[in-house]
Amino acid sequence: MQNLFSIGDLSKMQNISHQTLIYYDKIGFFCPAYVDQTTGYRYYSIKQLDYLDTICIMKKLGFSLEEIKQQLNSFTTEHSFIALRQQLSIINNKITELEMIKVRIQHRCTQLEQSITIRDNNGIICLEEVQPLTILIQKVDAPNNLDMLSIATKECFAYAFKNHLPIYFQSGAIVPYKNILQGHYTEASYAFLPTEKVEKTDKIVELPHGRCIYTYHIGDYLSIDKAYKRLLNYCQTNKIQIISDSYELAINDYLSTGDESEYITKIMFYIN
Amino acid sequence: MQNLFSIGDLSKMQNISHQTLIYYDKIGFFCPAYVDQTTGYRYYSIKQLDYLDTICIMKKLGFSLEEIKQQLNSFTTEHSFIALRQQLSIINNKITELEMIKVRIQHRCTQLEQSITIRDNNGIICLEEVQPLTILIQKVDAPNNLDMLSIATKECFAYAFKNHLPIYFQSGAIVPYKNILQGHYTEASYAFLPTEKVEKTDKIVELPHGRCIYTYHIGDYLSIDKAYKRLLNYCQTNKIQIISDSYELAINDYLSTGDESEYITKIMFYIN
DNA sequence: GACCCTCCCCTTAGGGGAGGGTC
DNA sequence: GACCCTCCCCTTAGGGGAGGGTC
Repeated sequence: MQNLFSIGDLSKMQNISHQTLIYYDKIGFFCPAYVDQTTGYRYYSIKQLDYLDTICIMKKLGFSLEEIKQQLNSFTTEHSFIALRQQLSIINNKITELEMIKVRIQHRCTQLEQSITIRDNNGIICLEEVQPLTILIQKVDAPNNLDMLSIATKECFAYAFKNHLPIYFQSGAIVPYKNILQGHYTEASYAFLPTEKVEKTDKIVELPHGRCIYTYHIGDYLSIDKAYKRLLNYCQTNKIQIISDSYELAINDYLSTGDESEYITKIMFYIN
Repeated sequence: MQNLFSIGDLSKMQNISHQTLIYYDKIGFFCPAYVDQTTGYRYYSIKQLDYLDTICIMKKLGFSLEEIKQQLNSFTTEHSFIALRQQLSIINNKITELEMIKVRIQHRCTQLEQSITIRDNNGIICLEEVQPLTILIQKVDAPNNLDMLSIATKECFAYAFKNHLPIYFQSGAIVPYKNILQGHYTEASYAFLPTEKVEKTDKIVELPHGRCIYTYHIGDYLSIDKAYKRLLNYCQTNKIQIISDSYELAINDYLSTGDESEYITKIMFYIN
């Protein structure tokens, strides 16, 4: 028809689907200029092309149909400018959020890659100069068993989520040196989560720069005594003096595998 | 209860809502360890904390419930690593897409800001050294009136969307110089859309580097003759020789306002 | 009194049909 | 034969109740 387009014409012309146009009609968002009352066929006028174009482009810019509807209701240059500005800030926030997730995923990937190397160097003991590390800590309640450690870890996560702290989804535990000397290898005093550098509070502290010795425990957490004995033995033999509690860091744990034999825990002490 | 948590306990501990836990139970995704058969009360065991934690963290990393379910079904370090790698590439794509939208919005914002300046300098004529500009073009069919121009413009957009071309959501038209000399100011030969620099094809060409003269037309398109007369007059008076067709660029159009008196069109010729 | 339960309706933006007329 | 129509069900991940029991 002269200057009238069927739904198929329009969908081809604007590269959108029939369903979309039917949907827009149904919700009264963008209706055909003319509908044949007997057949129900939809016909769009040429003047509607610009309007549909505007809609399509606003959608590409990330506006919802509701937002587009409102913009088109009071459609001036000034309002468009304001809406675009707002949209820009929303997009920027989304990008920031995704960048954050990206760093988290990369961190976990690095951990998992590392865990393969560790498995191949079973039993290795190393000395290292460590950089400061910011951590979120949570006291473990009595009787300081694994259940209580688990709860404290969950409290860390919940606290971090609630306060939008930049944690790395990796958990750790602090086990007092005296507990270890007494053979209570799994009696942690604190659960902790490494975070990006943020302002310190009573829950956020910094592990200092310093010299450390560390090893890895491979397997379920209850058999971690083997790694401790190996490490303490090494220190005794080589006259290395431990000057801190034990910092345990989950390299591979329940967050990445259901098989406890794949668990890897890093055990680290500061030394003189 | 000893080692059992109510739905309220758990929701506080993990900072998620009751509804979420009820929903997870309903779809069989994460069900309570024990349900009181008479009251229907849900109770979760302490062992379930880790599992829920894993779920929450996977969600933070952007996995859907379905993806999480599948990961947990064959939950090994290796599978986790593969899933994380995939997720990383998905996140990267999303970021790229958002960056693209961001540039588009910024471009439109710049245009709209510019249009305020133009309104304040009504009738200004300028000379400029222009940089090359890549454009997507589409021939306007006979009778080369505004309806046909509109259709050609839509075809440009549809083509760009279909082929994921990096256009700027800004349209333009090429009007042959001879048409203008004959007073046929709105008889365009081509519609075009500026794009980012991409490989040239039969539809994608480049406007060259060169010296140009331009002015702006403010108001509805049909009265564009005024701006042309002003410009041609200026060229004659100042002995400036026009050596190209006219390149019209929409600075402000139906995409940003419903008020045609706010429309702004840039008119540009290459000169000797 | 605070906590928990089961319905039930609602949200975005359409996609994918089935079954039946129309150009 | 290609095109169009009207239902109708389906998708994500829950949110927000109402109305009624439970710790």
